[in-house]
Amino acid sequence: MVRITKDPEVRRNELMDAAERLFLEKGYDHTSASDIIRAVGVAQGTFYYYFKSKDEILDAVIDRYFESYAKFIEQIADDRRMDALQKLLYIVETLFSEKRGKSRPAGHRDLERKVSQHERYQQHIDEKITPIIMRIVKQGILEGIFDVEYPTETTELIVLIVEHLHDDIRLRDDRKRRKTTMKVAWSMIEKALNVPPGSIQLHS
Amino acid sequence: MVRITKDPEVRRNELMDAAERLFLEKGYDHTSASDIIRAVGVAQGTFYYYFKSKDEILDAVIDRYFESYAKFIEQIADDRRMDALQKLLYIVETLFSEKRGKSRPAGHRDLERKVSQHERYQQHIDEKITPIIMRIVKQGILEGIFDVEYPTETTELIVLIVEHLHDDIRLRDDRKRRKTTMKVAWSMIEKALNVPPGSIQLHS
Amino acid sequence: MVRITKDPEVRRNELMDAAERLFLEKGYDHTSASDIIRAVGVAQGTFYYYFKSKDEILDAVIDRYFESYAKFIEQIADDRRMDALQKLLYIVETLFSEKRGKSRPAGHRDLERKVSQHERYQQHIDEKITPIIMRIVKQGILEGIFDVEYPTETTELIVLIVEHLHDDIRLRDDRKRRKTTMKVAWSMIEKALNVPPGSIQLHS
Amino acid sequence: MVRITKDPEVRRNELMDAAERLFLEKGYDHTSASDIIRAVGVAQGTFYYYFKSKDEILDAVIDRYFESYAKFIEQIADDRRMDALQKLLYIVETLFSEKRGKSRPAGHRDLERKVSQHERYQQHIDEKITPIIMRIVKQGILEGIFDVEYPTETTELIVLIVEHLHDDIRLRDDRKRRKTTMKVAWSMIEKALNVPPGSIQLHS
DNA sequence: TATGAATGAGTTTTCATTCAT
DNA sequence: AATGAATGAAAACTCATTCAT
Repeated sequence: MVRITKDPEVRRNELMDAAERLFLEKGYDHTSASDIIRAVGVAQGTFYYYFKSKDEILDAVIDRYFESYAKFIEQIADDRRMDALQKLLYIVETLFSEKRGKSRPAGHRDLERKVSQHERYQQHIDEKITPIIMRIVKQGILEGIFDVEYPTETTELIVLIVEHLHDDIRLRDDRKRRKTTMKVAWSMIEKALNVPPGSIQLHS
Repeated sequence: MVRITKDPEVRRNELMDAAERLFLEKGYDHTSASDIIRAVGVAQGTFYYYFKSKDEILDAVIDRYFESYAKFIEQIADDRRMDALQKLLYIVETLFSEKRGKSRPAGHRDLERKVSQHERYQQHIDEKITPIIMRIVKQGILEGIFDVEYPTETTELIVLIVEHLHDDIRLRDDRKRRKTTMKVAWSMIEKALNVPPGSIQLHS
Repeated sequence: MVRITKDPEVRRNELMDAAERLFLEKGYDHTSASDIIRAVGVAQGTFYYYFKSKDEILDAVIDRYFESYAKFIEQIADDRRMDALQKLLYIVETLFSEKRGKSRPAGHRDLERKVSQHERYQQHIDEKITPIIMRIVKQGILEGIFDVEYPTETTELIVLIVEHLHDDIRLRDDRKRRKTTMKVAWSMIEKALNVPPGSIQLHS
Repeated sequence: MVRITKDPEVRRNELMDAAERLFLEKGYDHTSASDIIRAVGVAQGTFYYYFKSKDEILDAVIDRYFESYAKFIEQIADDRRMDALQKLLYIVETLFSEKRGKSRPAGHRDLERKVSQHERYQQHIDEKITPIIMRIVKQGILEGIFDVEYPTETTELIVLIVEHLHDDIRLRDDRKRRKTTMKVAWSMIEKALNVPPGSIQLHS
């Protein structure tokens, strides 16, 4: 009725925000375009003005997420003040912590799960996230901190653990369990990298 | 037209087989009741004679799967001829191997993924699979083979790794990579259990 | 609400009848599936139970029409009691007459026009109608009644005239004009076939 | 963004050109206002600044076409250097020829067909084209070249043949067939006008 | 004159489920 | 036990048109 015009960039993001939230809450298949539309409070046509289909907004949401996720990890990888071990620990602790600001993107593996679009999601992990972690692992090897026979597979396993724990554990654990789980997980990572145990302290 | 009567149990299983296959292929949400019906070649009504809803057949499929999965792991856990380490290795190797007979159930984490019913699935893992593995881990501790500070969390992590690798890796890896990945993963498990490395040999 | 089950053949034809009528009245594009559904008084799903799409029911309607049209012309072509000229005249007069029973199918070039599916329609004419007329023309040549240099093209032209007049004229002419037009058209056909003029009488 | 201002007349014609092309290609109903807008590269609003509705631009396109068509035929009708038979032959040959410059308007019966606006189109034929041909026929009668009992109906039939052949034949015929068809058609027209056969030669 | 974001009613289509036989 | 025609609510998507700038 009342026509509210906004900067297209803003509108587009409003729609993606609502879509992201709903996809995570109810899953992609159980979220209708109308749900998103209602949430934003625009007309049916407005949605399709910005996105050709429901599928397209999902793509956009996943892309946007990985862009910010990769950026976050990249910043750490590029940080001169930390050595490789510190970097990994920082990433792990951040992804495991409950409070995440915008700079610490929320776990979207839920999204993947609800979205039944695993391929696309895994591709992003493989192409955008794993290579950055690999850089850190290789840095650690060069620095002489890590001693790894199969860097590729080890990196992939670390990413796997972190990614899955990141979401899985959080779903079912209370805080104490989470802390213990993280301790154990971190210990596994240390051992995988052949780091002398206790060479770094978990915070809190 | 032609009315074909079968043993109800047979019919029921035919429907579940078709449903399982289709859910794995296309996902639960993208499989329609009619798809299942068409695959089996019965009438619409027949489906609803056996299952109250599409949801119910999913439950039945998951239950049936976990029943056979748990049974398989249980047999190993109960096997007197292996020690705890051998049991774990046997389970890991079986789940990672390509050829699985009926006694070696196929990975259904795909199903979970496509089914967007993670909760139900995870619950089965937590309630049926993890406890059995836990028994093995505790057996190992008693046998003095394992040295674990947090058995619960460690077991959960092992299950997590095995479960996810089981599917994830298989999707994207060639054989050689798979073998290396398994080697690395097994090595992580050994270290998590504080087993002296090389105390057991990976087959092949 | 009240569920009325009918012989599928009957239902299917009910839907096609309504579709045919509406397509002719308002045109294909201005007829919605819901219009057809409402006209028949069934549920939305019933339509799609019988036809996969609006496009498919159009196909079915055109096919059905041409089947009956071709059958009608074929009967005449096969009639032993008439010579070639009588047959042509009979066809022309029938198609031009206002009252047509079921054996004298109504002009559907309107449909084509409204349907913007000329290709499909023309194909039916070319493949089903023209060959039958061609048979009659050739019969006439053998009988020595017709004298035609280019039978193929002449037949096509006759079909063209008859087909178009059939619908075009009817739309805008009053009865007297129609009669005169038919007289003139028939005279053109006679001349095209080099029939001595007046060798046969137009009725009424 | 960049605002390009043009002579309104130019803009208007750009829009009509695009509309005409698209209507002929895909049909009126399957051409969206946005298609036209995109083709020209203007904003949504610009279209509606020039035309109140999609319907109105169709009217404009048809009118523009018939204006040029009628003008072309009128010039021939007014030409003092040809007798009536020459004029008709010239028109027929032009409409049948493949290459047409701007002075030889393209067949728009396709348009009608795709536009499902037969009434409007036929009205233009009846009001603008048929009368001019009628003038030529009457001229021929006065000149003593034609001998026609029912000039009105005969003229209408000639127009009908020419109009339909013009498009129909062209769609499906190869060149040789087209030539033969034209020969046969012209022969029918000659006979309809009772012109002694061979009193004029077809070119090429 | 021109822009382009926004509208919203309408359309096609899907599909889990029911029910008379 | 089994059939399959029928249901209807809801979903995805389209598009002519408007309007604030």
